Amino acid sequence: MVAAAGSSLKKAGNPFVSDQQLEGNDNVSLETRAGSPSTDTLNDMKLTPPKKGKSIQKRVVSVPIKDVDSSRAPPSDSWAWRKYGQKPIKGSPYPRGYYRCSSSKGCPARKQVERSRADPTMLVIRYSYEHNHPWPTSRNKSVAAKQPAAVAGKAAEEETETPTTARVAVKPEPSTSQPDTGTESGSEERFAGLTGDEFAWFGEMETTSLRVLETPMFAERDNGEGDVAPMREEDESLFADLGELPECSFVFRHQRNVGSQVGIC
DNA sequence: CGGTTTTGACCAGCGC
DNA sequence: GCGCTGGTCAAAACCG
Repeated sequence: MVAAAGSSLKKAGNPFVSDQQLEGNDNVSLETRAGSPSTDTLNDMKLTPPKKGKSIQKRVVSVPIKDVDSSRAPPSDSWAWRKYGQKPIKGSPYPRGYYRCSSSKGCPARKQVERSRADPTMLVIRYSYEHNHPWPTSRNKSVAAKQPAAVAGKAAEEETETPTTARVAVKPEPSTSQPDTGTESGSEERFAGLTGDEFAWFGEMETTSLRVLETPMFAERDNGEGDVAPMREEDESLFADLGELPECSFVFRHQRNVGSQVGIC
């Protein structure tokens, strides 16, 4: 169902969902392990944690913390999230925060937020389940406005924080079997159609972090357990710079699109 | 006053 | 069977 969840989620207007994401290696869907529950069925059923090793489909998002702190950050995913738990994770110096969607009562959507062990300047957000209600367009602004930057900033200072004000990049859950399709054209297609005012910020977002996060290297190091893999020093410094200067990556991206333009950061 | 955050307790799956 | 771990619950505190 969550396999279908992805598509319906996409229909709901969540710009964080891409077809590629929906093919993440965690695609052992609820449909597989629980018959073919409809969205309504899932709504009604008591949510139980996915069985270990039988994970439901998840969408993984990486967020530069620096962007979260940015006061001009876009309205994030626009859903309202309510934190319902936090747990220290073995092997990680940072706890993991657990959030559920509060945009609508009974919405099964969940997300987990934790800092990347490989790169503490990045937050790793795992989305699971789909929203069972329309994209809260009318609520977008209020919700975004309701997320005081001070709160996000404070949280970021501590352990994890709700990235509801973060500029977010999406990548599929790392997969060994899934060929890397993080090509230029793929990225372009990924968010094609997100042209409304509602997603204007997202277009910009895609030009910033996404390209970084889509690299196979990043996918590898961002792989929950896999991020223990050592990072080449040169790469580390490279991405550290990108993390510090997200706007630079923006410029370079446009540079590529336009042609021989020279970006100045 | 309603919604959110915090945090300890509880529960279930997994490995040994 | 037991301990470890991750995910969720629920009550209290907090906030606008």
